[in-house]
Amino acid sequence: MKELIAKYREKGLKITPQRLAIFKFLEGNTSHPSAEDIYRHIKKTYPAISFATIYNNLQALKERGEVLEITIDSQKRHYDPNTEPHHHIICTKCNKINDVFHDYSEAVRLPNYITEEFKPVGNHIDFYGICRTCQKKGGR
Amino acid sequence: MKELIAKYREKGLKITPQRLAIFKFLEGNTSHPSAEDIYRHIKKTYPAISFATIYNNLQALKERGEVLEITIDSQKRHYDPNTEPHHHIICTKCNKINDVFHDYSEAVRLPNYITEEFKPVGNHIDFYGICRTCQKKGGR
DNA sequence: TCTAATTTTAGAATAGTTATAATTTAGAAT
DNA sequence: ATTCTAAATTATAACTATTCTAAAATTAGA
Ligand SMILES: [Mn+2]
Ligand SMILES: [Mn+2]
Ligand SMILES: [Zn+2]
Ligand SMILES: [Zn+2]
Repeated sequence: MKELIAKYREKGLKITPQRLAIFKFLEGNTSHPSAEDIYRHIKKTYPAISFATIYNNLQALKERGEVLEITIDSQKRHYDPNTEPHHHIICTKCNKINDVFHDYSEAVRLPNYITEEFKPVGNHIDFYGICRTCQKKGGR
Repeated sequence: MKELIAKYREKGLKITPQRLAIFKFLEGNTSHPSAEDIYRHIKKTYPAISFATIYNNLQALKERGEVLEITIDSQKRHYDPNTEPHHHIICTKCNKINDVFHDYSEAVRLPNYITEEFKPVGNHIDFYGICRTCQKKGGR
């Protein structure tokens, strides 16, 4: 908490109550929330919060490498405060996104005809699956 | 051409000139166009074409498994008439999307803690890189 | 040729996101 | 503690991509 404040002060951000609430919500969060998910959560404590504040802060965090945009859902963007390289699995029924911590960098070597054309800079795997909960529901 | 018409008739679609133009544009297309890309192309031949027609037809094609939505660009959806499993590499400078034809299915086995929670149904790898053209431009 | 069902179209509606400008606030300087 | 200014928040407008609606036009089969 004290560290959270210090951390973001060092990054040149003024600490406001709304902002701090957003930081706290994201800290260690593995739910891959959308802007709206964040908005709804902060609204409980700060009912006057504006959507713009959510987007402004996500922007500030992105610029400072504290949050990553996930492009896995074509409807809306999701955000991930875990900036360590990792992958995701999304439930094709309920769209729940879970982390996949496994290093596939050796396994996914690009074929030569691609490296002749592109200088590789990274990769991300989207796995698709059906989560436990949805398996049960669908099983009927 | 004759086959194209027969193919879609069999799938229960009436053949209109606009529709046929869209099918022809997509046939074998590897550019991963957005709805707007398609619209702009068809507009050259059918200036009165509506955006709704583009989306209607993409919908019809999706339902019939003739086109896939690609979720790699958070701004807009892209479409791929190649429904064979394959992956993509996107240029982080100009957003060009190229195909990566390589079977990684053995290489990207999910860890157990995931398969205990999800029944896997597929995967897709987004590679990131810098294309030749952008390498030259950036080199200055 | 006639007709019913489908498709196209213009335009309105909606959802997600970004921009604008007035007001408020954080935190540094006094 | 008070003052000051840059930065942050807010309401709201604007914008972009996509979906919906309902009327008009077209297709394909009888
Ligand atoms: Mn994650
Ligand atoms: Mn492709
Ligand atoms: Zn699920
Ligand atoms: Zn490029």
